[in-house]
Order: sequence, then structure tokens, then C-alpha cells
Amino acid sequence: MRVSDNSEIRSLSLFREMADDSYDRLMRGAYVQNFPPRVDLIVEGEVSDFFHIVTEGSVELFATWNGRETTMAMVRPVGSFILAATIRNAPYLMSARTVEKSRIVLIPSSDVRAAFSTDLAFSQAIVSELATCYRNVIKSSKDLKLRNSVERLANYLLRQHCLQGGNYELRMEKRRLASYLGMTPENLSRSIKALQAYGVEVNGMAVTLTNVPDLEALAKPTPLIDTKSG
Amino acid sequence: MRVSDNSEIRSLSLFREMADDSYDRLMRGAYVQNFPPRVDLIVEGEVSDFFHIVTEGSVELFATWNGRETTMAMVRPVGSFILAATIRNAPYLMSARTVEKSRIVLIPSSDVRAAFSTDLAFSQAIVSELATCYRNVIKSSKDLKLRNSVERLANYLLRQHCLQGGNYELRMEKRRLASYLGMTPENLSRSIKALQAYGVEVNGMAVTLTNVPDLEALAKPTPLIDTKSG
DNA sequence: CGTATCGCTTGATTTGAATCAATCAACGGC
DNA sequence: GCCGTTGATTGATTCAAATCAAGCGATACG
Repeated sequence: MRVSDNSEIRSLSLFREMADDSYDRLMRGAYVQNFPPRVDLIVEGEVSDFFHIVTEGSVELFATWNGRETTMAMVRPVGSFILAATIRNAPYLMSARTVEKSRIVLIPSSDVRAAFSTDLAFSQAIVSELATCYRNVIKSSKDLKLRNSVERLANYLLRQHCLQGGNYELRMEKRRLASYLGMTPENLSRSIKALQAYGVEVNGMAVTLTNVPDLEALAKPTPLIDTKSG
Repeated sequence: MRVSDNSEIRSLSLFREMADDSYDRLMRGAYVQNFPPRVDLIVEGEVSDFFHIVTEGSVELFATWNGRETTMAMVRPVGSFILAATIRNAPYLMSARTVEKSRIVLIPSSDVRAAFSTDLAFSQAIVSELATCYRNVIKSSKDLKLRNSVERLANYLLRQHCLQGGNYELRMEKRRLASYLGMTPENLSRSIKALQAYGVEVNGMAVTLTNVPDLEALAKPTPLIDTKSG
């Protein structure tokens, strides 16, 4: 299948408004690749070769320093990553690895930069995308600096409840969730236990919230932190 | 003075490449205002009316939740803030207040959006600016999640040493610095004391680093966290 | 089928950081 | 010059979270 025929990609807000010829030119150099789980896709510090789009599976973005590692984000279909490094032609700030078997579209960074320097609609879509990403990172910074670990977990569970509805699945291993939320796996276990008093039931990957009002009273969610858009 | 005559602003990377007529049109609706210290310029949650540029003084960006408050950034001449909210026409995620007597240029948000939808050069400059901002926030997120408070302080001191050179000034109150670094004022005091063993001397606002190699050995700075660009 | 592995949980303990409390120094206003 | 306020420091204490250690349960595998 040619990448340019992939309507899933074409309908992404990033590409939706692009002129047909710019889009086709951009996708001419792109290719699709399948990866098994636990494969390193990019390593922080390397210079950006490709812009990545996840069409199947899931990818973990993480960062390391001084032997420590932390999960920064999970990217699921259809989502992209490392747009800013691509645009700036700068080194990646995060590493990426597949969590499950995944299907990734790779678009040469230079093609992305070429397209955005000629196509106004694409340039504007990138502005919009970057502004959204930026605001989302600001939100997680606020989450980290203003809340303790139980509060972060409570708000995370409510956000997922809102996105997935009713009884839902934790869509990542608890160890990864712990790292994403900025705590240890041990502490995540204890935090879950602490939230049982607020109607949180977690069995393996299955989550049930039996008392949303109480949980919200504790979590105090606000759109200025908890509504992730884009 | 007409704002459009202000070459300081014109020479910002954001406006440098703009066509003359777009720039003039954009600045026609702009105005300059002087504020005393401790004035609230914007409050988080409000919808973006103006894009702000600091030409004199300094502005603190901070965020609040549930009665807590944290300093997110300091903006100094010539720097801008709240570009993403302006672009997205979305509520501010942070509040801003003047720290000293400050001179601020205010550009109506709608004018910024109008300019960027017609001027490709401006649109590209915004892409570049947002990508930089985004990467800078990712860096501070990594700083927060991967380092403890002494390590964050040590790296902060080294970054400032690099920017300001030799013996330099802490350009903000210690209480604000503490909040920015994600710790209490008491703990900042203790962290400074702990770094005396690594050649850090702090007298009031004056900082002297007498043993940079040792401090670097402790701090382990990396461009992937500590080189803030833009 | 047993057993090795891995992730999760639980309890005990330590540690880093916040809080509480008191003092001190600098500054501005009267 | 003298308070009153504000920010910085220091010490004592508390608390949240990390670490250490052990056991559990599921899954993979020889």
C-alpha cells in the first residue's frame, strides 16, 4: 500500500488542509514499517531523520539522565511524535521504543521541512499542532509541580474515565504508568489502595470508578491541567 | 513612540522576516504600557486578548491549583509570552505578574492570528518559536522528573554561569527561584549550603563559582536538558 | 510438569523534602 | 532614628515518597 493512499493519515489535522500536490510529494519519500515489541525507534541526542506517525500498536516516549529513566508519553494510533525536533532539525530530546507490535509511518524530516516552507496551510497546521503540544506539556508540568502523587493518579484516572467512559482499561503496564505519573511502581500500588476509599477499583488492567463525585472532590480536576486537546 | 518604530521588537526572530506591510498592520493595533511592580497582567483561565512582549523590567509566569502556586518562568527583555494561547484562541494556562516596573507591548490576539494566516514568513517564524518553546518545556519536565533538588539547583547555577559568565547575579528573589526549581525557600537555602562544598558562593544576589569542574561533576549537565535555546 | 522469570503487591525502613517555628537582616515609611 | 514588614536562614520535626526486602501470581519455557 502506498502511504499516500492511507486516508487515516491524510485525515490527521496536520495534513488535512494540505494541498494535494504537497501532500503527495511529502508522502512519496515516506514508508511504512512494522516493528516487534520493545524495539528502540529513536535515541535521544540523535539528529532527527524522520518524522514518525503511529498507525498501529503503541510507542513509549521516555527520557534518561545519569542512569535514571522516566516515561514522558505514550503515543497511540493515530498519533505522531518528534515534530519539534524535525522542524528545528535538532537532536531528539526523548527516546522512543515500541511497547507492542507496531506499525509506523516514517517521513524524512527534510521533506517535512521542505513542505512546511512552501505550503501555507501545512505551516498553519504545524503551528496549531505545536501550540497544542506545547500547551499539553505545560499542563503536565503544572500537574507535576502542583500535585502530590495520589492527586496525580486520581486526576489521571478521571481523565481516562472521560476519554474511555464507563469501566475502562489501563492501557499500559503499571510500572510504565507509575513512571509516567512520576512515582515508583510500589507507590502506585499504594496510591491505588488509598483511592479505594474514593470508589476506585483496579483489577489487573480493569478500572471501575464507583464514586466519581467523591473522586472528583479529592482530585479537583481543572481544564487548565486535565483537558488534553489535539 | 509608535510601536512599529521599535527596532528591538522588529528584530525579534518572530518578526524579523515578516513583510513590512504585515508588520505595520500588526503593530497598528499594538500599544505600549508601563506597569508598576506586582501587577497582575493576565490570570489563568481567561481567554487570550493580547500577545505580550516585555521590553523593560521582568514578568513572572506562574500557575495555581487548589490554593498552591508555582513559578513557571521569568520573562525578561526582549521576550514574549502566551503565544500558544494567542494562536489557539484558548484560555491562558498561566498567570503573569510584573516583578519590577515593566514596559509591555500588547498586540491584540486577533491581529496576530490574522497576520499568521496570511504571512508565510510570520507563520514559519511562529512554527520555529513554538518548536523552541515546546522543546524548552520538555527540557524542564525532564529536569523535574529526573533530578533531585540539589541537582536541579547545581545545573541552574551552571546554566546561569554560562549565560552571564564569571561572577553573576541571581536575577530573582530566592523565594521565586525556589518555586521555579520546584522546592521551598527553606530547602533552597539548604541546597545552596550543600553546594558550598562544590565551590558555590552565594552572597545575597551575588553568585561566584570557584570550582566549576567539581560542580559539573555533581551536576552532570547535558544539552538535552540544560541548553535552553530561542 | 516443575521451575524460572517478570511484574505486582505488601511491609519495614530510610531518606529527601516539606512544614513548623524562631531568629535575623534589609528595607521603607513615618 | 525607630518600628513594621518582608525575605532569608537555621534548627527541629513531620511527612511523603523512595528504597529495601520478601512474597505472590501469572506467564513462558525447557
